[in-house]
Amino acid sequence: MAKQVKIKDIAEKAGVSRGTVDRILHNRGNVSESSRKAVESVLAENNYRFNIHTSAVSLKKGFRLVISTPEAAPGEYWDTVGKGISHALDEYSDISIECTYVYYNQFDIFSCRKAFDTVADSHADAVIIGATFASETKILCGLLDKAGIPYAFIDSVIEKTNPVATYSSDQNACGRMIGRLLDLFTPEGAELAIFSSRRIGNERANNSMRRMAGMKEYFRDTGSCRTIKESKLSVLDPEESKRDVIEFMEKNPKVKGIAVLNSRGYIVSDALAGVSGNDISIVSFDLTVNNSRCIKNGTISAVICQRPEMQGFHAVKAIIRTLLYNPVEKNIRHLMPVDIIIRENIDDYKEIFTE
Amino acid sequence: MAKQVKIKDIAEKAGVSRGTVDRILHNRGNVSESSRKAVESVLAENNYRFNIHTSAVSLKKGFRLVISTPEAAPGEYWDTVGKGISHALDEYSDISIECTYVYYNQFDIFSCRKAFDTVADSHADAVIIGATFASETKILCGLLDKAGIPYAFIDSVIEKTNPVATYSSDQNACGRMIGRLLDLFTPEGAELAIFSSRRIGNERANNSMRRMAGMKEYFRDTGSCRTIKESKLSVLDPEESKRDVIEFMEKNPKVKGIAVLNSRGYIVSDALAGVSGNDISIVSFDLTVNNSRCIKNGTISAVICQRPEMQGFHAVKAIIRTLLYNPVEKNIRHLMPVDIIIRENIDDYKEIFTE
DNA sequence: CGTATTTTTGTGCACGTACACGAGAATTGG
DNA sequence: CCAATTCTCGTGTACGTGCACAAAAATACG
Repeated sequence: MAKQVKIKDIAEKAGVSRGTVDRILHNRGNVSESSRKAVESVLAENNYRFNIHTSAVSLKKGFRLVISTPEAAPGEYWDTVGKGISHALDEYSDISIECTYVYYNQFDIFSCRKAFDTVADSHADAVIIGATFASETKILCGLLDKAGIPYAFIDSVIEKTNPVATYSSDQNACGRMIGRLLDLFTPEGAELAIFSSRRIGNERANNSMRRMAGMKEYFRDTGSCRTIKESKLSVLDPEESKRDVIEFMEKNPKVKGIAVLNSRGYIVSDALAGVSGNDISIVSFDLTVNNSRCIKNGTISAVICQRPEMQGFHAVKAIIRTLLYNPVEKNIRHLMPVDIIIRENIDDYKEIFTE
Repeated sequence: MAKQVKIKDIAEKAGVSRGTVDRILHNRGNVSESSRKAVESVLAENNYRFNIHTSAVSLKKGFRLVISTPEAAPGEYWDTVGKGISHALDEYSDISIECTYVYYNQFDIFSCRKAFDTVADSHADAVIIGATFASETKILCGLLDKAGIPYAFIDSVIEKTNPVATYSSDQNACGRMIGRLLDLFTPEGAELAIFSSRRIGNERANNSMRRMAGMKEYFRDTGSCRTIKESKLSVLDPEESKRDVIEFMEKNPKVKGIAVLNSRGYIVSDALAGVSGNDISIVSFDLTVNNSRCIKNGTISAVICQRPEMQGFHAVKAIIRTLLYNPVEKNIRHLMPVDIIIRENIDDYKEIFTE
């Protein structure tokens, strides 16, 4: 194994001092064109790599990291994302990172605006965004771009922005999966239903819509002729949702499989708990505590899961890499694997393996 | 966020020097009883944590890591484990680790003995073992224990050993899953078959046997009365296997679902490729390149996967933590999540997310 | 008690990088 | 052409730990 090239080596080969190489590596400016060329050519043929340990050791300044996501109700999606974030911060506990959370209500665009204003004014060194409202996010990112503050996205891709990295899943594939699963879980010819969020100006419905498209795509491509009904769930009032579900099922007794395109599968499950002779298969999203309970007692057949902890974890790592070593990466879209969780494998998804 | 306690702080509080604290932390001996007590009490109430970066920086001595697993055919299980290992070594590229691979033939106990002799004589600082032969492994571990060399297991748990950590999956759960999946994939009442390795004194069949037990457990617990036939596959000669498969299916035309309890699902799939009117569902293990191909062309319905890269990755990390900080962990069994991979989600399992 | 030996303890240096500071070179303006 | 200013560059120090080495203390032995 060849010995690592160090800054001193680069400096010597280029006939300059350590300081100059350092300035170039971190493009701090104040370097003459001739030195820059000399160093860059040496750099080009020597594949220098920062030593993460010594970098971290010498780093005096602490970083201010701001994380803005929808409110993280315990055991729900964003809470799990947060666990991945904490885990990453823990892994980098030797770098001093001051972390601020700015939550907003994902169904209230005004709360989002307020939160993003706070973020913009926070003088952060880096930002991680769990985006739902596309237009608000674009505005925030414009400000961050102007200020040269790096940011990363979790859970959704927002077009026309310049994040360091984006961690999300292929929602269309998720939709196709939910189609496939319901196809398996229900008897041939049974009717199916799709429950999605009743949107309240919430553009995260974006994800929901992609999922819906994917699901329909699945049934179109496989040519299996299923009747698919659609209905909406209130995201705010669980009781209202339950009534909606029961009413819907009374009207549509032939429906034997339900795709819940958000994480509210447990609400549907709970609503149907009282119904006698329940032979309805439910597939939903996200391994929340409630969904986990329903998987275990068999009232939800499967849950599709997008590795939220891993998304949070890697977003932090990407941000820290950027903070330490400048423009290492730029706008890379990472698609997380999409896991199928059923009663038989749920237990081993408990331990958090972020990496 | 409270400021980290440093060795110097501990030393001052205990009224000794940095060197003494250092000796205690790394139990290098040569410390008086009084100093030890003083330091340990300070340590107890101050929750000191090593700074991984400075530790790594000051570490002069390079480590010799020996990794012994079954031969890693490209694209197969152990090859993927190896990718996780490389990934981890890459992540720790700033610590000088000299890594030696000692492969053995997992169907040849003599080759295993020879390999383990090499390992025992290698004067390694740490060892990672992909164990298949239980008794040989136990002997090797005895030697390592005596020499005070830490080791970790990948893929299987070997009783009566003292590894730093074990990374594996719940094989019984895997079996139950394969049962559930075949239950879903095949029409009610269809016969099923289990194909496992024809054992050649190979105790890794251990995993296979657990899977078999789990599968039977599933059908017993659900009370679904299925006829399940059993057959063996030669692990060495693919052509022989194919003939076996074809012969078996001719004799058992009612079998509509096949559980392949090792990673050779693609062989069964290929064998049945020529058979007309093929409506047989195959479920197998491990996302090897061959199985991946069959998933994509639809000849294998699902593959059950145990995150091999992650196992390799975490095994290395655990070992390195131990090398840096002595007895951080001891004999922790980590159960990896068990993923279900079907045509709809296979694409996103390609990018390696080890963490 | 004095010297030799062993045990215990303290100190200094290296690791590779980030960054501050000041010296020297280049440029500008009169 | 000289002074003032700006730009460029090199050097020194700190970061916290591991480890080597020497000093000091304790113990052994004649």
